[in-house]
Amino acid sequence: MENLNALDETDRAILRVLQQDAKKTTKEIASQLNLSISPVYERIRKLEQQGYIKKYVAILDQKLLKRPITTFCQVSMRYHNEAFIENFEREIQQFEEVQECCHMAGQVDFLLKINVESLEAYHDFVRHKLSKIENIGVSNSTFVLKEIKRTSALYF
Amino acid sequence: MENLNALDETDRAILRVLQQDAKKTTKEIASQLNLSISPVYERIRKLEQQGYIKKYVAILDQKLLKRPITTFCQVSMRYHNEAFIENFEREIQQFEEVQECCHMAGQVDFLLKINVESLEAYHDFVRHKLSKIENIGVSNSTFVLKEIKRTSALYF
DNA sequence: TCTGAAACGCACTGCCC
DNA sequence: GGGCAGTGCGTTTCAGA
Repeated sequence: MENLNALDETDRAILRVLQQDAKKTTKEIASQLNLSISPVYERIRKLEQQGYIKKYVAILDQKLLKRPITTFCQVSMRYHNEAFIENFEREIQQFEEVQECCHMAGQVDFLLKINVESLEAYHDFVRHKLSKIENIGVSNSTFVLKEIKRTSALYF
Repeated sequence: MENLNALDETDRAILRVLQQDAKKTTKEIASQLNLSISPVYERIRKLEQQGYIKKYVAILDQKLLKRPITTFCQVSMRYHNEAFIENFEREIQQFEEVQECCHMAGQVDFLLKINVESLEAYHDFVRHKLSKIENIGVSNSTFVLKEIKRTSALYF
C-alpha cells in the first residue's frame, strides 16, 4: 500500500527552493517548475500544514551583531536519573546563549553549541548558569576558531 | 566618535522579530513597535543591504523528510600545512550532508555536524567522501540520540 | 526620521478543465 | 491535479512635516 501523504518530486523541488530562499515568490517558483501559480501555492500551503515546513526565519550576521564567540561544550551528568535529565533539558531551553543542545551517544551526555559576545560573557554563562543546574558533572569547552560552513538546509 | 551605522533599539527589535518569524508583515511589526509602516519598511531594507540580515530561509522537518541520523564528527589533519587545510575546507563545502563545519581550538582540528538518511549513508559518507580528502588523519563520530534544542536565533 | 496616501504586484479564492 | 480570472492585502514609493 502506498503512502498517500508521500511527497512527489514537485513538492521536494519546492522545499529545496524555500530552504535556500524563503523570499522566492510563488510566481518565481512556479515559472521555475513550469507550473502555474495555483498548484504551487496549494502545495506550499499543504507542506506548511503537514509540518514539512516548520517555520520561516531570517538568518542574521553574528559578527555584525557583535557575538563573535562560539563554543561547543560537552556536558556530563553526575547521575543519570530520568528526573535530573528532564530538569537539565528544561533549564537549557531557557538559556538564550544556547543555540543547540543534543543528547549524545557515547562518553559525554550532552553537546551544547553556545554563542556569546565575549569571553567574560562565556565565563558568566558557565559559572552562573550552566554550573548551577542540578546534578551537572564535568563540562568541557572547545572554542570555534572559524566557521567554515553552516547551513540549515537538509540534503534530501 | 560615534559609529553612524550602529543599530538603535528599534532596529534590534525588528531583527529579533524577523529571526523568529520571517513571515511577520511590515504592518504587524509596525503596530507592535507603535510605528507606521514606512519607517519599519525602510529599516528592514537597510538591515538587508548592510548585511545584518543575511538571508531568509524555510526550516524543514528532518524527521518527516526521513533524515533521522545526525552525528558530530571530530576530524584531525595529519599535517597542518596551509594548503591541506584550505583544500579540506573547500572539499567540505561540497558535501551536502555537512550542515556545519568549524575549525576548532584544542586537540581536534575540525568539528562537523552531519545529517543523513541512514547508518548506511553515514558509512558511505565517511568511507567514500570524508576519508578520501587528502591528508585526513583521525576521525571520530558521535551520534545524536535526541535534539533537545536548536535555533538559528542570536541572543543579542 | 516619521506619517499618510497612492500605485503596484503578489497572495489568495473560486471556478473550470 | 493544474490553469485562469478576480479581489484584497502587503509591499513599495513618494510628498510632506
